[in-house]
Amino acid sequence: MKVSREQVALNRERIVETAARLFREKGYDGIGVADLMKNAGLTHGGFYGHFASKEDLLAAATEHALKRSVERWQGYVQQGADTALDKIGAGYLSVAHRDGPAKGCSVTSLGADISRLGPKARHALTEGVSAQLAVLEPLMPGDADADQRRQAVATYAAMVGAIVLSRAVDDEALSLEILQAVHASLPTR
Amino acid sequence: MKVSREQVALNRERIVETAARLFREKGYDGIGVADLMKNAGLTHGGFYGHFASKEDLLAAATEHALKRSVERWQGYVQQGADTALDKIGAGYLSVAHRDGPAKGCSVTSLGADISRLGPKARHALTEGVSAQLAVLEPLMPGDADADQRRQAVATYAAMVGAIVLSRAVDDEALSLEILQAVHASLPTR
DNA sequence: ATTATCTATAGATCTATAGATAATGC
DNA sequence: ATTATCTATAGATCTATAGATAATGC
Repeated sequence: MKVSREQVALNRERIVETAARLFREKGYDGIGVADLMKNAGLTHGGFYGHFASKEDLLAAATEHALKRSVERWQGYVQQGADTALDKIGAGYLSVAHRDGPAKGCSVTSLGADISRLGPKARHALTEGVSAQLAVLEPLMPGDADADQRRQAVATYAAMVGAIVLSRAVDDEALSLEILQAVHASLPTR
Repeated sequence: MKVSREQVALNRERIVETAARLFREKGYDGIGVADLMKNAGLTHGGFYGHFASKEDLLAAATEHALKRSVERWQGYVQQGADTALDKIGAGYLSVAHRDGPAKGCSVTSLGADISRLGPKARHALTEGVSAQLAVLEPLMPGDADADQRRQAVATYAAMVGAIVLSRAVDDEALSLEILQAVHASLPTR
């Protein structure tokens, strides 16, 4: 049952994509290796040919997911720096993002899990967060670089907190209020 | 091995306090019922006389933990409304809070877990968040109630996001920068 | 007599590994 | 011949329950 090298690479990619989706949706402990592999169209035992451990897969999945998020934001910037921050804020603070953690920001769905896990996943998350901040920074108002940086960090934190809160509360009106309040507080230039 | 009614109440309280600490520290799936009961000085089987399920315990633990947090903030307000927001912000955005999730805000440590779990824990969290916002609201600058409310929500979200991010990154300088940037962005009056 | 807690265990997970299988690629 | 994936399983969890035990409280 050996497959071609090309297929091996595709299988690995498929495992990572599946994990990126299901870890964000169900949490790190919410899905097992056997179930992940089944969702990727493979069997349980085959997993350990691709990764040494479930934690290593989380690191790869986190890197993958955050890379995609950064690319989306960079796409907005390429469409025009003037409107990029609006698009980033509207997308991040949308009901679709709140209700679709499987495709959303890994920090909001897996941040707490990753805080408690090994160094690989934490490092992947850190690289992703740094890249997100690097996209936000030049979009911030103000002349001084230090001000822009501080605003970018504060803005990102507010957006992360808004999604965590809006998902956790069971009151739809409060949930929407949280998204709107943070949206209204975003900097404009 | 029956114990007095008084002792039953004390035992239950002890289970809740232990759970509030260990769930925040290790996550909902990071500690089992048997281990929780051992930490509370009881045996595994005794648990189901106090709670119908592990999820019900999470709801009780979340209610307990957030009640304590609200009381701390209310204490600051009683010491003087002028300095309360400073104290709340300095405490919440401290390295001690970042490094001590076991005693910290449940939203940052358990928010994502609770989003995926049953209605009881979500409701306990919602009540706690609403109470925290009610404390923050009158401390916000501005005359109009609506402005104060919006600022309170945005401020709380930024603080939540700051702790989630500062715990998840593996770069101490970035972690401190996040805490400081959000601290600097807090409203003053 | 009632009941809170205990010991013991059922039944269902989970991660990781061992060894078999069969197709690729030298 | 090599190796990616397969089946099968070891060993360690986990939540929840059953039934025994022994102290409280009517």
